[in-house]
Formats: sequence, C-alpha cells, structure tokens
Amino acid sequence: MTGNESGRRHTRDDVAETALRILDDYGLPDLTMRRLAAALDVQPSALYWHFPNKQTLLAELADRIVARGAGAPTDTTAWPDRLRAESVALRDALLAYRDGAEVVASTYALGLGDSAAQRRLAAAAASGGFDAETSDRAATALLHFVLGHVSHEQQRMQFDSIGVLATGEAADPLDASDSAAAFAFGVDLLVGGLERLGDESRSGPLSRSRT
Amino acid sequence: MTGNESGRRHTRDDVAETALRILDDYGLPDLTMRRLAAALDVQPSALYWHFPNKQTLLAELADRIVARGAGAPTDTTAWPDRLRAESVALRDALLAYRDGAEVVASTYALGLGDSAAQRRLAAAAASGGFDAETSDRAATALLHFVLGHVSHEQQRMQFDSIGVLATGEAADPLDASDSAAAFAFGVDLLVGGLERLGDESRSGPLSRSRT
DNA sequence: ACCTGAACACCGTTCAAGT
DNA sequence: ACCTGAACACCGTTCAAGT
Repeated sequence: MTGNESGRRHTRDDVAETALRILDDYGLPDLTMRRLAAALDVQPSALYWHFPNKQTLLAELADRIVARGAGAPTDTTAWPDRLRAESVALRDALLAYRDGAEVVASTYALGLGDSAAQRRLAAAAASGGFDAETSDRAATALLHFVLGHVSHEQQRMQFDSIGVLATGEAADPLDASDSAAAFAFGVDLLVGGLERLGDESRSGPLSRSRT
Repeated sequence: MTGNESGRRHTRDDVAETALRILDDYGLPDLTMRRLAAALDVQPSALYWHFPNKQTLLAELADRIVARGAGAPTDTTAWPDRLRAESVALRDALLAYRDGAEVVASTYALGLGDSAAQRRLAAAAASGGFDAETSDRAATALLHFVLGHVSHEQQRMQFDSIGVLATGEAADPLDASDSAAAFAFGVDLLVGGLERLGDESRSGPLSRSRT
C-alpha cells in the first residue's frame, strides 16, 4: 500500500505504516528501531530524520490506531448508549492491532499524542448535560478502565497463543464472549454511576428518592 | 536495614529491598539488573541465582508494594465505604514508591505476582452481597481504574519535577488535591454503579425501565 | 549456597558526512 | 530532503567455573 518497497527514499507516513505492520505482526517488544529500519531497507539512524525519537513514533502509531476506530458522532441515541458505543468502538480500535492498548496507554500516560479518545468520550458524556469537569473526569475514568481491560485482554491472548501456561494451572482459555461481557460490565458500572449522579442532581441535593 | 552493605553474600530479600530502594530513588527506567548488581557490589550474573529473570523480580516488588498498603479488614463499615477505603489504601500504597503503579500494572498485566490487590477489592465488593463473578468483575474494573489513574498521576509528577514542559504549554502544575478529587470521582462512579446495580436487583428485574 | 568472568546478542541515539 | 557509516553508551541473560 504505502510500502514504497524499493524506491529508496521514504516519507514519514511510510515509516509509520511499516511500524504499524511490524507491531501487528510481531508485537510491541519486537518493534525496535533497528528492526523497523531493516524493514525499510535503511540504516537505523535514518529513522531519526522522520521522528526525533522512538516515543514520538509510538505516539504517532497510537493516534492512528485510535483514529481508525472513529465512527460517526451518532447524535441520535440517548447519551448513556452513546457513551457505551464510544467505549466499545475504542475497544475495537485497540483490538485491531496487536498490543494496541499498551501502545495507546503508554502514550497517553506520557502525555503524548492527540488525546482523541479522551475527547470523544468526554463529548459523549457532555451530551448528557454534565459540566465540563464532570465530563472530563468521567471520560478519564472510562479511558483508564478501557485501556487497562484491553491491555490485559491482549496480554492474555498472546500467552494463550504461545501456550505459556504453568503446569497445573489449567487457566481459563480466555473465552472471547466472556471478555466482552466483563468489558460491558465495567462500562455499565461507570455509565451507571454517571446516570445515578445525574438522577441525584436532577432531583436536588436534599430530596432522596420518593419514599 | 536489610542492606548487608559489605558482608559479601546476599539473600533474596536483600536483593528485593535494594531494588525497591533504587526504584524509589531513581525510577523504573533506572532500575536495571546491572545497576542493581552494582548497588549490591556484585556481578550482574549473580542476580540470576536469586531471581530467574527481571520480570520475576519486578513481580516480587509489586507484591511488596501492594502488601505494604494492607490495613485491617474493617468489617464494621458499610460495603460502599469499605470499597472506597480499599481503593484509597491501594492508591496510597502505589504512591508510596516512585513508579509504583507502573510496576504493579505491568506485573498484573503479565499475570504475575499474587493478585492481592484484586482479591482485597473483590472481598470488599462481596461483602455487599454480590455473587463471586460480579464481585470479581467490579474489583477488576476498580483495579484497572486505580492503576491507570495512579500511573498517570506518577508520570505527571516526574514531568513536573524535571520541568519538561513544552514551550507555550503552561500546563496545570498538578494540584495534589485535584488529583485526589479526580480519583475519588472515578471510584464513586464505579461504586455508585455497583450500588445502583444492587438496588435494581433488589427491586426486581422488571420494575425499573432502563431507558 | 552464592558468586565471578567472560561472553552473546542485542538496544536507542548521535553526528559528521554524503547525495 | 533523505540517508550512510561508524560509533557511544548501554541492555538482559547464559554458563562454565570458582569457593
């Protein structure tokens, strides 16, 4: 596609896309600058013309992974459903690349990359009528949960595929539907908590439920 | 304390405690096997008599960090308060060591270490009368949030201390009370979601509409 | 039981220089 | 504009051998 397999010179986009292919095929630990350079038929030092360092390259990959999970804003549905949909879309985007969650999580932790995922979640929350700070905090909580959950999920997928199970540890073989259910449960907890908060503020700070 | 500064031979405990000191003083990136060996006045290869590899050593550190945050079971308080208290205790334990959250998160992601944190949270949830699967999933969701939040928090602390702020980016200087409030908000969302779930199942599956 | 010495097979990054 | 060549300063891990 953007490979530029033999045409000597490369663009920043070439480098990023080749890196994404290595990431997806061999995983994050095997995505080294030297391996990437070799895949591009170039010396390792050549990469530093396109990116100042490896972290910046990884941030670019994180942005691309997240951006590929972006659908239409879906302004029609109720806000809790929209928030759930954004969470699922983010999970799908992360699952689309091997170690996708870890790449995005580490980039996010370092404060690099556009924070597109965070902004999408915050916008969905804000559509529920919450103020900016509440929306941001809810988005952050959701984002942390999603990144943590999918990181864990992808780690388990690798272990299972290599078959690195300790003797005696039968170890649940990671049912995909179980994983999705556990994910949905976590999202429901957070969205439910936000709904509850909305109910409370709507019914006033002093009036408990009508009993 | 356990330093064994000059007495030639070391125990597994020495190695772990020295590693914790390096972690706390210089951070995770500087905790290398070679640096640890130097601190113990020993060749790097000597470490491999005590631990089979670096990941196993890090798992040991993670277990110690989490264990140090363990207080009394507090069976007196209501379960939502107990769950909140466990979450805060876990955060405090992680904050007690530099990069503590990242060490625990990566160990947890790899499925290494005793999962003491997860078990404590699950026990607190179960004390609310939820079944084992629900308690586990709630604990996992909480754990992911806590690890993600504190990782982020600690990353920012380092950035701020080194003063690596991009020009023009005034960047909020990370108010500690803000951080604590954002943390409490996320915990409240999850605990609140769980309370809501309890209310629903108590009032029957059909009584409440979910629009 | 605990460690040394020496090696293996790697890393990310810099920088002068080339075209 | 984009890359080479060569180096710097590191990594984790293995393994025979020592005491």
